[in-house]
Amino acid sequence: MPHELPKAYEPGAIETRWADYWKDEKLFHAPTPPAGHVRNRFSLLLPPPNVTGRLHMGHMLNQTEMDIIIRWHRMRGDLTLWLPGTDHAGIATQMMVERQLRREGKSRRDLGREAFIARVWEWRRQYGGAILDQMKRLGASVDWQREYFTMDENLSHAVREVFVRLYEQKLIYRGNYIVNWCPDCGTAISDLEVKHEDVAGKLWEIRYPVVGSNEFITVATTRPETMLGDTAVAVNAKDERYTHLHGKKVVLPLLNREIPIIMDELANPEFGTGAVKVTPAHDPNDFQAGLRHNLPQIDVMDESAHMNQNAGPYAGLDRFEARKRVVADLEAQGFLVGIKDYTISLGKCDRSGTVVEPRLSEQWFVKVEPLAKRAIEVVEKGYIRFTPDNYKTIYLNWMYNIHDWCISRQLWWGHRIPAWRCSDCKEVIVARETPAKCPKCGSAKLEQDTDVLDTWFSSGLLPFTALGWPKATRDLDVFYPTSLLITGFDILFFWVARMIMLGCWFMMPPEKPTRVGEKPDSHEEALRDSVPFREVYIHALVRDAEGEKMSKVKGNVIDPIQVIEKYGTDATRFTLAAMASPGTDVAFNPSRTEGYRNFANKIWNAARFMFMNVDRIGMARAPSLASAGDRGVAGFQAATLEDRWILSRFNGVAGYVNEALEDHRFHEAANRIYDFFWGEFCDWYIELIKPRLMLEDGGDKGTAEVACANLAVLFEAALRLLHPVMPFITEEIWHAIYDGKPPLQSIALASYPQADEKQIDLKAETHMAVLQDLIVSVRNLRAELKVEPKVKTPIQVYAHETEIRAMIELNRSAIENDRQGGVESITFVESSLAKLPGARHTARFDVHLVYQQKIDVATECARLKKELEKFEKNIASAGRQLSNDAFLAKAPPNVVEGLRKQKQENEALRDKNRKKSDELGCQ
RNA sequence: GGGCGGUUAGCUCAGUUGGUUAGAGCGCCUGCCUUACAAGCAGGAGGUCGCAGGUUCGAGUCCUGCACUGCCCACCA
Repeated sequence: MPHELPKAYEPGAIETRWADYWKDEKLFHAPTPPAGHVRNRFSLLLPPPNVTGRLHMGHMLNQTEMDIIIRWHRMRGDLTLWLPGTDHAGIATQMMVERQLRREGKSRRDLGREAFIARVWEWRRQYGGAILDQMKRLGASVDWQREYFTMDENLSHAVREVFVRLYEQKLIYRGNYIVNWCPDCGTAISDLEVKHEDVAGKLWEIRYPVVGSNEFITVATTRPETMLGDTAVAVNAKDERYTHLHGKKVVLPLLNREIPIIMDELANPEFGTGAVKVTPAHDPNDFQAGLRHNLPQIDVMDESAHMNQNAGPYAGLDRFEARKRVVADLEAQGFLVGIKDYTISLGKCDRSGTVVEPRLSEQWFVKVEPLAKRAIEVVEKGYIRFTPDNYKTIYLNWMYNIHDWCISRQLWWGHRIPAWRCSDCKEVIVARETPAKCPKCGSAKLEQDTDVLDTWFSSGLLPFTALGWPKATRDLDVFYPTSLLITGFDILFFWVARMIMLGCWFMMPPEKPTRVGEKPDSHEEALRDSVPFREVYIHALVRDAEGEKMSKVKGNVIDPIQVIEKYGTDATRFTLAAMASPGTDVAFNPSRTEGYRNFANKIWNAARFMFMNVDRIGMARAPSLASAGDRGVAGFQAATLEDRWILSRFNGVAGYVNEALEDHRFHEAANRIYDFFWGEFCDWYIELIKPRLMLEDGGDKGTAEVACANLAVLFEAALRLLHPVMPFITEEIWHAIYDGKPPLQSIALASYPQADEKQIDLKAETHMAVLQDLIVSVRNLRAELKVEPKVKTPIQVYAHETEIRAMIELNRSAIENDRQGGVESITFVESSLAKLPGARHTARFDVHLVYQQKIDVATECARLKKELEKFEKNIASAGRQLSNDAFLAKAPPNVVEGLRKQKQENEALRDKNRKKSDELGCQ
C-alpha cells in the first residue's frame, strides 16, 4: 500500500491483482499428500458449471459460500481441497454449437458426427474457460492445478467403467419403452427434465361404434390425435354398464380399424364414461395396459412429432395441426359427442420449452432400486446430513418413489454409450474397449450405439472419479468422502441424489478400489465412508430486490459481474453472505451492496488512519505484530479500559463467528464482523484511543507507541477474522501492515482467530457500556436542548455506586474528548440529580447538562409523557409477573432478580420523571 | 392429489436452545465539510411480529386451526 492512499477504496485494480496472484502462485493447490497420517482434512467439490455457462448470481452465492467455508478451514490449519471443473453439458453445448452452425447456414448433419464433435471441442477450447475466469474474479480459492472437464480422458474412462459394471450387474438394461421425448431437441429426456404446467385444455368425448350393434362406446381424451394409434378400448371389469360388451370390438373412427374392447384396471369407472381409449405407443399407462393384453403398438408420429404413415391421411402433419384436423373430421362424421373444458398438466422440455411427447423408443435405463435402497439407508442413518434438514424429507420422499432412469440421449456431444451391435448376428456387446469382432459370430462388422449418456450420469460420478477412481489413488483415500456439498435445491434430484446413489455403490466394497493388504472396514464403517459427502448444504434462490425470481423474460436479471464492477467483489460477496440465511431465498438488493461497499471503504479508511499514525509516530510496521501462527491477538497490551474492552469484544466475536461458520450460518458470521468492525472498533475504540496517539498535544511517546501497536495488532487480527468473507481488501491491507514483507505469502495462509476465554473481561464490558451510555446521554441532551455545536458546557454527574464513579473519574477524558459531547468540565455530585431540564437518569448514573437555554416546554412535556408511559408499562408488566406465585416458583432466580431490579429502576425513573413534569408545569 | 417454505418497521430482511425494553441495511427527518472516512459523524421518527385459539410463570420463538403467498413432487384418460 503506497503512502499516499486514495481517500476512497477503489476495488477494481486491487481485486484483479490479488486474483492473479493467488492463481499464479498456486496458493490453493493441494498436492497429493504423502502416505501416512493426514491432519484434519476438508474437501469440497465445486458443482461444475456448464462449460457454456455464464456466471450468474446463483453461481456467485454458491461459490461465495464455498469459498468462505474453505478459506476458514484453510486458516484453521486443515488440509483443504476445493476441486473445480466444468461440465460438458450435453444438450446445452450441442445446441450452442448448432446455433453457431446455423448462422453459417449449416447443420450438424452437414458436418457429420466426427466433424461436429471436433467443432464442439474447438468451441470449448475457445470459449469454455469463460466461466472459470469469472470464478477467478470472485476470488474462489479453488485448486486450479486440479481443474477437470467431465469429458477428460480419465473421466471418460471411468464413465465407461461404471457403465460396463452396472451392465454386468444387470443394473443397466436396454429396451423399448415410453420415454419423454423432446421433438425439438430430438432426444429422449429424463422425468426430471420435464416441467409440468397446468394449462386450460379440453376433454374431447368421442364415440366409437361397437361392431355388430347400434351401440357406441364413448371415450374421453385430452389428446384426440393419438386416437389414430389406438389399439383397444378399455373398460373396468367391475363396471356393469359394459358387461355386455366384453369380448366385442369397436371400429376406430376415421381409420376404420377394428380394435378390441378389453377389461383392464386402466379404466376407472368413476371417471367420465368409464371407458378409455388405449394408445400403447403414446401413453405410459396405455403402454403398460398394452403389455398386459398383448396389444399392438402403433406409433403414429416421427421423431419431430409429425404424423407418420401410420396416421393415414394425416401423415406429414404436425401433431397440433393433426389434432385440429382429427377433431374437425370427427365432428363432421358425427363421432364427436362433447367438448369440455379441462385443466391438464402439460409436460414441457426443461430446455427447449417444447411440449414433451411420450414416445415409444429403444433406450438405455438404470435400474435404480438397489442403488436407491442404499442411498436411502445412508441418509436415514445420518451418514449424510442435510442443512436445512427439511431437505432430508424431500430427498427421501423422492428416493422412495424413484423410477428407473433413462440415461441414453440421441445426441452427438457426450459420453458415447460403450455398446456395439453386430451387424450380422445382432448380438449386443457392452465393453470397456472397442471390440474387434463379435464374440458370438466372429463378425468384424460391429457398429457402436449412436447414443450418448445423460450428462448427469457422468457428473453423478464426480466425487470419486475426479479423485482418480477406479484406481486406488491416494487422493481418493485422503479426500473421499468430501466433507461438504454446497448447492442449490434445483439440482437436488438431478445431481445430489444421483451422486449419493452412485457414490454409495461404487465406493462401497466390492466396487471400491482397495490397496493390497488393506484391512477391510466393517460393513457399517464401509457404508458410512462410501458417501460422496458427509453433509449437504442447500442454499436458496437468488431473487431480485423485490423478491421476484430472476428471468430473462422479465428482464430483471442482475449480472454479478456488473455489480462487481460497480461495487467490488468483496462488497458483492458480503451482500450474498449477509443475506444467506439457510432456507430463505436471497432478495438481492444492490442498495445493500452499496452499503457493503461503504463498509469496505470504512475498513480502508481505518487502515489509512492506522498507517498515518504508524508513520507519524515513527514506528516500524511489522515488528510490533504477532507471529503468523498466532490464533489470537498476541502482542496486544491491554493498558486501559477501552483496551480491555475491545480485547474482550474481539474474543467474543471470534468465538461467535467460529460457531456460526461451523453451522453454516454465514449471515450471522458476516453481520457480527460488520457490527464489530464498524460499530465497536471504528466508532468507539479508534475514537477513544485518539488522544493517546496525539504526540503534538504533549502526549507521551511510549503511550502512543503502545496504543498504535495495539491498533495494528487488533487490525491485523480483525483482517484475518474477516478474510474468508472479504478476501481482497483484507489481503491488500494485510500486506501493507507488514510493509510488503509479510511472514507468509498470503493472509489466506495465516491463522484464523479463535476465542481465548482468558481475554474475555465482563467487567470491562460492563464498565464500557456505562461509559458509552453516559457519553450518549450527553449527546442526547445536547440534541434535545439544541445546544449550538460550538458551545461547550459543564456536566454534573452522580454515580450510584462508588465503583462506577471511580471508573468515570478514571475515564473522564473520554467524556471530555467526545466531539459530539461538547463537555467543558465534569463535576461529581453527592446526591441524585433532579434539576431540570437537561438531565438524564439511569440505573448507574444521573447526568445533568448545565446549560441555560429556553426550551420548548410543550415539546419537553410531550417527551416526558411518552417516557412516563413507557415506565408505567414496564412497571405494570413487571409487577404482574412478580405478584404471580407461579412465576416466582418456576422462573430461574436470575430472571426473577433481574425483573425485580428492573421494576425498582423503573419506579425510580418514573418518580424523577413525574417530578420533572411537575416542575415544568406539564399537564 | 401429496409435500415443503414464507408472512416481523415505508422497502429488503435478521432474530441459535421460549426469558427482562424485538434488531440491521436502505429510505425518511434534524444537526454537523470534527485533522481516517460526506461511500462519513451524531441524534431521531417508525413495528398490537398475518388472524384465531392453545401450552407455559413467561410466546416473534412451541402446538392446532384459518387466511394470504411462493415453491417442489405426481404416468389419473
